[in-house]
Amino acid sequence: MSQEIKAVARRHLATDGADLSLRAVARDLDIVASALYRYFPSRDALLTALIIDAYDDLADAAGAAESAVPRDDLRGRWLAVCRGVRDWALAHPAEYGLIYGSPVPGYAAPEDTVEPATKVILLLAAIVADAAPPSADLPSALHDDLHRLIAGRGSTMPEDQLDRVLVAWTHLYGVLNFEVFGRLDSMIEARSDYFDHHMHLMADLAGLPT
Amino acid sequence: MSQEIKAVARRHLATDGADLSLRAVARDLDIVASALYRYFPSRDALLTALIIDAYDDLADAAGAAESAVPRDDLRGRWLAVCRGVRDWALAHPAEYGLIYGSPVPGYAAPEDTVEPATKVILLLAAIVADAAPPSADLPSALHDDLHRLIAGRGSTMPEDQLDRVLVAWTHLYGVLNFEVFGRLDSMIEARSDYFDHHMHLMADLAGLPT
DNA sequence: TCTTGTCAAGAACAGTGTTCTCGATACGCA
DNA sequence: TGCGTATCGAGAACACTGTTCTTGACAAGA
Repeated sequence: MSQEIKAVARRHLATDGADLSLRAVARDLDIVASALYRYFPSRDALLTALIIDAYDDLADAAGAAESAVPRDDLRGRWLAVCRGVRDWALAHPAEYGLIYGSPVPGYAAPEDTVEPATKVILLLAAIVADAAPPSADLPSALHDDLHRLIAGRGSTMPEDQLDRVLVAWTHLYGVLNFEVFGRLDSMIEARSDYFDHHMHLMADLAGLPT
Repeated sequence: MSQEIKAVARRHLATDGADLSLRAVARDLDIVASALYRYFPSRDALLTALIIDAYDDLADAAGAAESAVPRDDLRGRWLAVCRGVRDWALAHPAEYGLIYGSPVPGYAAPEDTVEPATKVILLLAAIVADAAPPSADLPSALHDDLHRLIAGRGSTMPEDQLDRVLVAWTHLYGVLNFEVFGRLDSMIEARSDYFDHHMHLMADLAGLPT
């Protein structure tokens, strides 16, 4: 039943936009609004559930796209992940907005949402780990942050490499925010080319062989 | 009076978050909600006015920061613009979210908002215009888009150069979205260093001398 | 003095999230 | 079989929201 509620809520997100109405969802289920509170303690809780699902769904899509590419084709895997994220985002713009847009007012993302949010980063990191690390001169405070992140995961990745992963990760969602939220609208027509071009640039920056 | 309404609305945005209540604004003005409709035909119209003001305010802040740097210090001007944008965003997170977050549901940005939105891009482009253009192999469809944009403004900037401006512009708001919306929270402590590092990288990409 | 325009108030409508009480149904156990 | 209990949904209520429309007060100009 919780699954059914989430499914209808997702449908409403897709059609009506990001302002999810509990009463509308309930109407579609031939249910009164208060009955929803048997399954979700509040509207925020329902949104949180949708957010977690979206993160997982997104990571799955990216992972599936990558797994179709030979493991030694590093740049191919890189592009597959990026395009997988983009395809998912364009196919589910409202859910994308939910997780990568401005936070919903009065809604504080609970702890459950941070782990699924990192999955795409890990995907990118795993690809870069097999390439030659670029050498950059990082500010020492930033170096410490990166070191802490790496140590916290028991990894052995060089700081410079994680740095480039974060740069690419930032850029990936930078492009997608602009595209999904319509800021490229009367500006760039060749959206796929634009996106690929940016992601190639990031692959270069991360030291992936061409 | 319209100015007063906007001022109170801005204050509400800053404290209560992005869900602006007309009735609450009216209460603060010792006015009944319907009286606001003398000055703004709808809630969306008020939001639009706030959005335009925010764009202008942001561009002014960035421009002011840049003008304090000698004009031949290209990288200095570049960093000044980027930091100016960041400082403004961190000082006005709700207004930043209004203009660079997910679009408000049911709200379509009117035509009036596209011109002020390009001001920061022009600031960056003016700096890069004085540097040596990098040469990239752009996809031809993207080349056409860039050519159209340049011709539409009567400019003579090489396509490769505008390309790098757009890359940097994308990255700038990519980093800021993550920082302002809290996605860096238990991840990067040295936010300023992190930001500067990213913007230096973009300056490199744009061919600015060190 | 009469008219016109500007402003705000107030009621009304349809919608929202949330809480509470109440009744119905079904399950396990003596 | 009968009883107690737990689960579920209905429905009313509360405090909100944006928006529209009517009404009335006030001031300026002819």
